[in-house]
Amino acid sequence: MTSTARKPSRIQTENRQRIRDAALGLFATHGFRGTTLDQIADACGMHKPNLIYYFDSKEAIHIDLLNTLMEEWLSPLDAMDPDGDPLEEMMGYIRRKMEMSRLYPRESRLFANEIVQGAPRMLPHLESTLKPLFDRQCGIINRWMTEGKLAQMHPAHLIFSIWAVTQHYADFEAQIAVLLPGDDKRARGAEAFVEAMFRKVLTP
Amino acid sequence: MTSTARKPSRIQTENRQRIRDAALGLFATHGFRGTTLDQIADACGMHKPNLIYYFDSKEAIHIDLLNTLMEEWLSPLDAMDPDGDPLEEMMGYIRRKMEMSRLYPRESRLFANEIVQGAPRMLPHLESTLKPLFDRQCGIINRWMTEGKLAQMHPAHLIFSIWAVTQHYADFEAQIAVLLPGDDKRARGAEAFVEAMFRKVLTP
DNA sequence: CAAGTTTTTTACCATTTGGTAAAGTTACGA
DNA sequence: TCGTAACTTTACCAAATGGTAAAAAACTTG
Repeated sequence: MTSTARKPSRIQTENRQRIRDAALGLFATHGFRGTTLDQIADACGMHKPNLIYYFDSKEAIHIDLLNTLMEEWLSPLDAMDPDGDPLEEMMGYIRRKMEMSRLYPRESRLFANEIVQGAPRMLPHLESTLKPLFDRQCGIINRWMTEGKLAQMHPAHLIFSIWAVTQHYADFEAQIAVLLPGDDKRARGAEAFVEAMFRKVLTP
Repeated sequence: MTSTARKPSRIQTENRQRIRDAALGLFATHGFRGTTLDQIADACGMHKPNLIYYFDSKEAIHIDLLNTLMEEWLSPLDAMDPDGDPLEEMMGYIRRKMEMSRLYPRESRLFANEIVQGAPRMLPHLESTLKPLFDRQCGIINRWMTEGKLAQMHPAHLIFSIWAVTQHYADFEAQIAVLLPGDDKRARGAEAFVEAMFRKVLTP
């Protein structure tokens, strides 16, 4: 019996990361089926069998990406402080989500692809990890609302609308670029708008 | 030389529609590359070469769907009356978008897939058809705002946020189904929330 | 109903694609 | 520095997939 857990070598760590990085961009823009191992190999300057040396299969790369994505994706939600100032906690969360949309559009699109297609590989993860966290946050927000610190509304739909609006800027960037060609300060404008909108919505 | 324009037969019309219908569902959930001609053939009870008899290629089916989609998709925006009551025109538009999300989730996801992947086949169409309409509507909304009939904000981002929130219910249904398992009146709840939210946002 | 046209079916084909086998090369600890 | 384990490369392969050829069947129309 071989030892299954073995500290990965420097090369191992480096190359797995290079593969992840290349695959992330390709999966995000072409989807899982639309991306070929050859493309990934090309994009990271490796040969196809080399990918399979580091990951069991194309699907294994995808799953690896989705797993690491999930953690990063949830951290802002987790970072909300139940004892903080309600309105400012919400606005901080929204600001963090907008920032993620701007800094990590590939991750946002990878996630969007997965969910639009029915979350074939992520459903269990959503159930087991996202759902409990989501329910807890809804509870906190609900408390804030009954305490009169936030305007009264359905907490779940509020969170959906925050996700929708913030992620839209990453996921539908192709469309936005056509409709609002002023490249320079588009992100600033978006952030100012979203912040103002939700502040108005949330203020009791 | 054969006559290129010929009135399509009854069978022609019927079968092309059957193919469209099957392809729409498959493209929407698996994407273009993730869908095979065999799957489409299966889904509409035809044989693969039969598809090619009615459409030149797999891509031709996709393009056909995107073209018809574009028109339906824009009609609510076009239906806004510049001379109507501003707040009620906006709310009517939002209501229609929510209704489309509920009635035509496949179309919404097809569109989402296309845009998330950088709109490879739709960019020209967005430029030539959506952009002018969008600009016109932004102008109208802007006028309403300067007249004090609507709260002041960036019209383009307002439209983006409406699209984001309404389409989110179709595009991310897989996620929402996990987080809000109360199947029955989910749509009602969503519509009530979205309407209330935007009414508050838009009211001066 | 007969001739011609449209539509369907069967049998194929070339390319792409995920993945493997195994030889060759490099890194690395004793 | 030498041997071994880690890594890379080349040459493949089987299945899947978009598409074609052409015969068979069904439908239309004079």
